[in-house]
Amino acid sequence: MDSTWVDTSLDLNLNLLNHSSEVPKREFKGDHFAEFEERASVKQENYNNLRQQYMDLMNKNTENEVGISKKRKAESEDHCHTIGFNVHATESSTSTDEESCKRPKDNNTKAKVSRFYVRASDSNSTLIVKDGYQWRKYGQKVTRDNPSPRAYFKCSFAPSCPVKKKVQRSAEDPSILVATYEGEHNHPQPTDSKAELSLSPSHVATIGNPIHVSAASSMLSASPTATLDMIQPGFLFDDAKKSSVQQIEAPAIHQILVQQMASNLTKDPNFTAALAAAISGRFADQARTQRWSL
DNA sequence: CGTCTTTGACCCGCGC
DNA sequence: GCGCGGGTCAAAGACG
Repeated sequence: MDSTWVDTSLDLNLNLLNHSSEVPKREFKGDHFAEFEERASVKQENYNNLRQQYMDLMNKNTENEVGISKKRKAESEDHCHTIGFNVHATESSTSTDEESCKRPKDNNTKAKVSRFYVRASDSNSTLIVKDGYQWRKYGQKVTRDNPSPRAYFKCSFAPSCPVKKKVQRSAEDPSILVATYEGEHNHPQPTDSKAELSLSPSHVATIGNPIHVSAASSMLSASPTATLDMIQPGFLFDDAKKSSVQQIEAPAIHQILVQQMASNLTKDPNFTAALAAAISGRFADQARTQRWSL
């Protein structure tokens, strides 16, 4: 699928209102809240439309992919799943097929393969993607189709936990890390998720931004990405949602959702205008009340 | 001293 | 059979 860079700048976070409704609603009264709700519903509708388009694209793409590659391991697509709006990833699938599903000897493990996009700053040269699990790096290699090295990680609970992770900067956009997970964790997150989810500056910056449904932008760190996946039921392929990162704890998810929502709200000029009007209106009311009480 | 990272060597599958 | 390229191993060094 080489046609589509679906950059809609869709603000998916507004969908969060369905899930953590108690946060913003109390902040508004009367018309402002009605206006806010109306705006949210419009965006929700946009989101639904876009989601439909996305699913169509993905369907088309899978049809195309069937006949694409006579390259290696063509048989392996069956259990390969690409997660996270990566129209881009499927676009480049002809050149990156080899990285997604490995040797046939690995096939007997039926490891699920998931791919995440993580925005990282250019200055951050490390290939570390914090996702709440502990990883042990066991190799690094420069691949032919990408000048940046690819790092190989095993779950530190190995060999009891068979999960592997590969991290490489995107060839198209070095600010994006592509993390490919193979397998599922058979243990809970070993670390305090709050600590892990206090993300690096690059992650924070990513969380603060609207989530673009596009190849270029795709996603947060693996953990927040999974978070979003889970709160948008049906948005991704169902079996893909069974990926390992589903084990992230709910309180941390909630925290991130709240942060994202707050961030997106503050970046919406309409919202800030409405908020300013509400505040100034309240000040005016207070002033009036004080005048009358004197 | 134990753990983790680095990195060159090696293994193995695939295409020619 | 050979070469290429991705994936893994394991020794050595770094670090706390």
